[in-house]
Amino acid sequence: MSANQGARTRRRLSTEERREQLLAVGARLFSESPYDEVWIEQVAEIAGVSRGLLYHYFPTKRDFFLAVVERESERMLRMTAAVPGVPARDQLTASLDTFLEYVDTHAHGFRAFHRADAAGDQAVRRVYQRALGAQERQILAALAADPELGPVARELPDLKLAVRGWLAFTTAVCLEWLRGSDLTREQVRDLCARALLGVLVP
Amino acid sequence: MSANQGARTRRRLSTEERREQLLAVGARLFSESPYDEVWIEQVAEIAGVSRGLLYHYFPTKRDFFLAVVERESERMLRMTAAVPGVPARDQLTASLDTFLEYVDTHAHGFRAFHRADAAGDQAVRRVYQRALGAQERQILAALAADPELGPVARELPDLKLAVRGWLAFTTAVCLEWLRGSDLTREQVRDLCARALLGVLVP
DNA sequence: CACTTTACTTGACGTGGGTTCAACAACGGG
DNA sequence: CCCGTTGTTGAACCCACGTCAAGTAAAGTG
Repeated sequence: MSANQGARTRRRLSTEERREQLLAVGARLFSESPYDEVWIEQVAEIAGVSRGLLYHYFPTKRDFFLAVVERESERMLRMTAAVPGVPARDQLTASLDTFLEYVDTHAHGFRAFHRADAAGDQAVRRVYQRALGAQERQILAALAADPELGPVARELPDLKLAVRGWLAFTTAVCLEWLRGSDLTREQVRDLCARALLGVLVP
Repeated sequence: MSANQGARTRRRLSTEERREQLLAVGARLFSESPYDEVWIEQVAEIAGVSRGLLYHYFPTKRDFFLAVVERESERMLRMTAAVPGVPARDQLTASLDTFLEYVDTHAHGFRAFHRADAAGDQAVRRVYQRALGAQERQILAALAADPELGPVARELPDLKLAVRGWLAFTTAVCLEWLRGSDLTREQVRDLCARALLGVLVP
């Protein structure tokens, strides 16, 4: 009946391991269903623990969701940290490859993370926006450092907004990609690269 | 205490009027707070009716949210219906003007509508995706009909995905615009136009 | 093998927002 | 003016969230 019947006896994990496990289950569920259709009890059952334990690790359901979003934003930023000192045009392709690698291997987390955009309260949105802001700055820095694109980009009256829009473009394309449209990773990568260059270089 | 104390006696509206009023209140609230932070009771109080009446018009809270999203998607499609027979480059500017006019005058509805993306269940998402699909087809048709852009667009391996991505771009920029970034409507319009042409024409 | 520590369970309970339903009252036709 | 229709109410019900105290058992420690 409960999910931990595989191990007849109760298993005892370290605080870190357990926390990690719960967040992983949360990422999966929040990637599949909207916030209010995910029950704390369901999370506990799948994790093979009692409901009480979840409240031991996370004070409220919102805190749990926030922790899932935060964890995934950190993972994303970590996995896509900029490799410095490369010309932007090549770096763009490489960065997108890295990013798509992340999206592909952590599809659940990626989807759960982007639920924070429209389903989150103020605290959740703050974490979400902070992560997007970091990505934004990373891209802006790479653009500014490039001898070819730097001058062009500086002429745009609202470069920041353009980059934010492009992030939305990329996110939407990736979510659609994950939903099972039969595209190769290269097609997605090229489409996104083309989009960014298109906005910057007319 | 309750919101209808202005009119001492209870007012009885026609089914259509009441429904419309409730949906308008819903659009405002759902534009300001995530789904689960909007209370049915709050909607009823603002509308000056009892909680029970809401459940007379809409079976569940989800159905209510769905109706809000549906109403706004219809309005959006109606207000931005394509003016046929114009060259795409000019039509793009004109269409974006129309669209931004809609976004500006119905900011609440627009925001509420886009909450469906991440906060909706299956039924809500279906309505949401149907509206996006209609917008998509509208754009694709306009592109295909244009003598200049048509041939270029046909060469893209995944034109539909590109358009969908661009819609996400435009949406993100508009939402940021509404949030109070000090941009003129012309700047937003030009940025979005530039983005679409940039993806299509390399 | 005791013994300590602490991850973890159990079950009962309060709270609050979603949902239901029988009764009420405002309007329109006769 | 009465009466049927129907917009509307108020209170009760349900259920997931969240709390808590007391206890159980798995790992480390001597």
